Amino acid sequence: MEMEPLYKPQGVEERWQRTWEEERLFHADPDAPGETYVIAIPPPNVTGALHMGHALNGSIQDALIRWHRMRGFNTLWQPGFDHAGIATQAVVERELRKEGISRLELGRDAFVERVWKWLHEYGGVIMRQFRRLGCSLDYERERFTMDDGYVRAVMRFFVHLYERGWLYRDNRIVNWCSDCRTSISDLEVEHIDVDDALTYAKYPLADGSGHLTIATVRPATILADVAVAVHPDDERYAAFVGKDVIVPVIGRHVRVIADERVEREFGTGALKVTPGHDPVDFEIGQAHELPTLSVIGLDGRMTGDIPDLLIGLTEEEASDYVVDWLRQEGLLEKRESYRHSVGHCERSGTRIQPLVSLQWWVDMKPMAAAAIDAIESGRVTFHPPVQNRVALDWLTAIRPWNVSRQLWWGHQLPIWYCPDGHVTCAETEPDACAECGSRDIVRDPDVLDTWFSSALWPFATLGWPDDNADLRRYYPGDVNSTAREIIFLWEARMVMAGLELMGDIPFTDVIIHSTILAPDGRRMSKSLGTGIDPLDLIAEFGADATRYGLLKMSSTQDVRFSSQPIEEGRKLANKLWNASRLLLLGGASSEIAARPSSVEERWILARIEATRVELEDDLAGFDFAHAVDRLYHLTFDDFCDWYLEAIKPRLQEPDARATAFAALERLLKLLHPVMPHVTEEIWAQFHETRLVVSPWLEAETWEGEFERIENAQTAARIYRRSRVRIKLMGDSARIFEAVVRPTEDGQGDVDGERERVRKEIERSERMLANEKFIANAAPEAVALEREKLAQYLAERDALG
RNA sequence: GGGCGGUUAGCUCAGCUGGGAGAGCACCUGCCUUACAAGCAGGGGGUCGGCGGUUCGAUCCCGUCACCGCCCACCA
Repeated sequence: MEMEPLYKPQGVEERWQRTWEEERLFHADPDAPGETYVIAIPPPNVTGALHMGHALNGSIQDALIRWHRMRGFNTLWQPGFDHAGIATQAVVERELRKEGISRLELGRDAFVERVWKWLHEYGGVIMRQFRRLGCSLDYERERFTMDDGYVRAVMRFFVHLYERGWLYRDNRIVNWCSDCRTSISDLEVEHIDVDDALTYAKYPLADGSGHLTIATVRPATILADVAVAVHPDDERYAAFVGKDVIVPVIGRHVRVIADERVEREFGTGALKVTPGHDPVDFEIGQAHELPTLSVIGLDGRMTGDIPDLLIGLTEEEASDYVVDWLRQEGLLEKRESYRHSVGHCERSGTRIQPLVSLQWWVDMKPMAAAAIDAIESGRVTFHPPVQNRVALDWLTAIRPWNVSRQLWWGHQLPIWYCPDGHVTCAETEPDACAECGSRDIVRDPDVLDTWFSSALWPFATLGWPDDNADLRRYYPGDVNSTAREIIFLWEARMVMAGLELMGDIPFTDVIIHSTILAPDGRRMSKSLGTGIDPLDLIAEFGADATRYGLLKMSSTQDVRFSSQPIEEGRKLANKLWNASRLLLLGGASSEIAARPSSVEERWILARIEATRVELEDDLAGFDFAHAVDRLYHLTFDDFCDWYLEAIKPRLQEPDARATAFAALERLLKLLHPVMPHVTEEIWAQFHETRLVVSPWLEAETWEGEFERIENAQTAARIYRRSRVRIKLMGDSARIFEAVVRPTEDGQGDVDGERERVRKEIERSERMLANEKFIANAAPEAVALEREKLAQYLAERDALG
């Protein structure tokens, strides 16, 4: 094959992706030997497309998987999709609206059918994009959370929790999204600062002896007030407790009660109690056995036992009405602007409507306790370690999980009701009510929170609840990698579900990777228009360069995106390509064997070996940014600039060639987990086998002469250039002397060097003259400083 | 409101347990022009956010302030 001077990844990368897959090199065989190494990909939304987070995480996971595959592990990287209940339903509903059809018109069965049709047509494109990135997922094992087998797993989990007594149905306040028309969990609520008006309203005492003023940001909910509460120790209101006040607009008489949940400093210190539309008020209402009234419906519009002219208004319109009414009646004390944090639906951006509704809940406490133990004992470790604390804090304060959703797309609850109100919970549809035997049973229409099924991902993808070879071989897995915001939604729940259902943790390590921000520091998001499409980067720079660049940006800190590291990756691929060209110009070596006969040959082999050790440390510690930096310098500085330049004149000698190819082979192996395509392409120039499944480097010892060669490296360059800038390192005085000899044209800046050395000597002598330093510093520190001074002095003498 | 993280060269970021401030890119200079639409060699550029403190010695430890960001959160 002709090797062009400029490496062009386009075409090469796609070809290798196809070849690897056709040759089934990514396929995990449970009967094959080797210790297992398993990563389950965070299942992307089936409707989604590759974004920067996917690309970064894919690069991380693939580097780990490829590295372990080469090390001889029986590796499985499990692919698949999440059905993404709310998101997918919203996408298809939007399609329908374009056709002028509503979901309700279509009916449930037809709608679900429609979703499947849509998915078959447009869903799952992201897996093609993961292929383009070079991800070595076992694509034959693609799973979907709505697969028949997976559905059985979800049903089993639900019934299991029900039988454990941890699953219950209750009328409680929920986060209602009037746009999505469903309840959502606390984790799906985003708190955003909002500018509101705080309305101070007078509630007249029923006995006419005065009034009491409350403050509210939601005047419309006054209509659902069932009490006014004050703090039991608040002397200002002690005389009011037990009396009745009249609720404005509707004239209801309600009691003034005392409750510790009231904050005395806020507003007037008197709280209107609206159990139907506020979480705190709901609790107060429960404690005082107050009724729960609702005046805002599921559609966000006014409803219930209120004046007719308010029915159907939006909350805002109703609030205006109430405020006007108060003003006219002289009951409006004042209004002031007020900024506070308000829950919004993460998906639709709609302001959350807290309302009381009958939902299914999971008591998470028992499972959380097991997960806490797993993390505290170190059986599961988050990286970076600070995230262990984050996970533990959440688990410790865990609250009941609202798992029912008022949607059609998802796993319908395996719950049936009979006319007598008995509940039957079963994995498959029962013939009759378990309690009374009635055959007149109706299934609960709700579906489960998407994350309920995601929690089972590490083992449901392997076939659970069935027992099989895959499950036995590949569970538990090893690593899971994801973004910060998924820690509670997914990671913690996988640990809990794994411990509960499988009796073991799903993985030992959780990588929480950085967030790549837009260049201006804002989040990358479609709606902000700040997103950068990884596929565009791949098209421009190649998948290898993109992977390299993303890993370079994968520090534990969030990082602003820059194409510069990706450009660097492109340069690295090109450099590697051309270094290989140099060797291959005379054809492949008939022999590939490390037979070093010179200092620089031993040196590069030793450098590669040293880098292998350091690189393994980096990868094992999930420090990918340092890993790729190391590879860059090994390739550029050591392999190309020094070693290849040094042996160039001898490249026709068989021994030198054999050694050079052996060194190149090693270099390609080290680079392969990060840049799989270009390395495989070069490898193919002198191998019949595949690099992707070739064995990783074994430990080897080369009689290195590190210091001498590295000094010589510097010295030789300087000598070539007739310059005098050199640092004295180790025992290389002879080389140093050779180098500082002034050159014929006198270009060397000997004076500058003298000045630099003089300053260092001054600093060093000052330190060593400091009695306190000698007395207090560690003996090694003092010894080190003495050594340095000796070197500086030697340099000064050499400079004359 | 609580917690966590950040502030280092023009840009994006490294700097492990305190002891001579680094990388890549950008910029400048020189060399080379048959491995490298480039490469090589070298250079300039930083009161390491501010102020205190601990220490013989602080980018690193402590306190405090400022700004930026993230997570959590039932003060209406």
